Amino acid sequence: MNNNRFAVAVHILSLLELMKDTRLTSEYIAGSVNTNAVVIRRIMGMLSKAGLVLTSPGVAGASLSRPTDQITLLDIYRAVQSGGQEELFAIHDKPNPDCSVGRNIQSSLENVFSQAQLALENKLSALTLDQVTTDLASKM
Amino acid sequence: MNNNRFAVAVHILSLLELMKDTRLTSEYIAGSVNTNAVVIRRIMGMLSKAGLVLTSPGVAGASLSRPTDQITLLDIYRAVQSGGQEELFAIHDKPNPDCSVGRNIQSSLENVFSQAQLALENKLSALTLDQVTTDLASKM
DNA sequence: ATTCATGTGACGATTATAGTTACAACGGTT
DNA sequence: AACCGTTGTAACTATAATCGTCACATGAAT
Repeated sequence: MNNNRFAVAVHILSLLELMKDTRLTSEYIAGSVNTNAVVIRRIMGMLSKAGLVLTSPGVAGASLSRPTDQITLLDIYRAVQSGGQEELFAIHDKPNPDCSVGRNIQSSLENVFSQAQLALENKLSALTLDQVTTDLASKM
Repeated sequence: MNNNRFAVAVHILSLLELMKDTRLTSEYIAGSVNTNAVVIRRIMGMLSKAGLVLTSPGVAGASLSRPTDQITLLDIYRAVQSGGQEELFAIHDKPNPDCSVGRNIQSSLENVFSQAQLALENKLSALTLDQVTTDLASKM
């Protein structure tokens, strides 16, 4: 994960929560994030498809689909993953099957990598959008 | 992290351990990984710079610098990170300082992101190369 | 000296991402 | 019904990271 979508997504959702009485346009959000409005709409589309926000075509003002303490960072993280990118760590394919290590390395790697990924995901699902917005609100 | 270097690095180190009585060339290792020898030498260079393996220019046969149970996956993970890439999750820079959310989002994100990263790193440092090589050995 | 291996620089191909332009479709307003 | 602002999305460009590859200088050993 070294794109900015995760961070921008949290930014968007925080704005929606903290300015829920205002109907924010993608243009306005783009101004806060400091990027192009289409970038916002693209990410908003992912959040919408994941069921985290509610939008209607043509009308400004998205809203969260549920309370901030029921939206975990794992929800957001997964929402902005492109194309079934389930795995945190890539494993090289086609190691040499004629080598005893090459033949078995993939399953051994998958074993440890999935443990690490699970630790990350457990933490991400224990962190909610509420923690971010509460933190932000305390600074305003 | 979606390059293969982490996986290949573990593969290399596993080979060095399980065939420690043989002097492996980068060409041989490349055959097991199924890639080019230069790719192996590049990654071996990172592992060497990180102090995980001992090599000598011009002579085949690298070796581990310490026992497998003292080489954690975090050691390896960090060794193959390119250019001071410390952070797991990127944060967009230059959010709008005139917006109360834009002004504070970075520190709020850093707060939660670093908690998640720490959870991952704790797990990675609890997993050692020994676990991988033991697992591999049991399949041979 | 010859030979083989490592370490590195350089280059091309591939891929992911971010930003941008353009535009169709939609809704609310008048 | 016509208009206008907005969303959703396709298309294109620029940029950056990565991998494979060639080339070659350097080191070590026979």
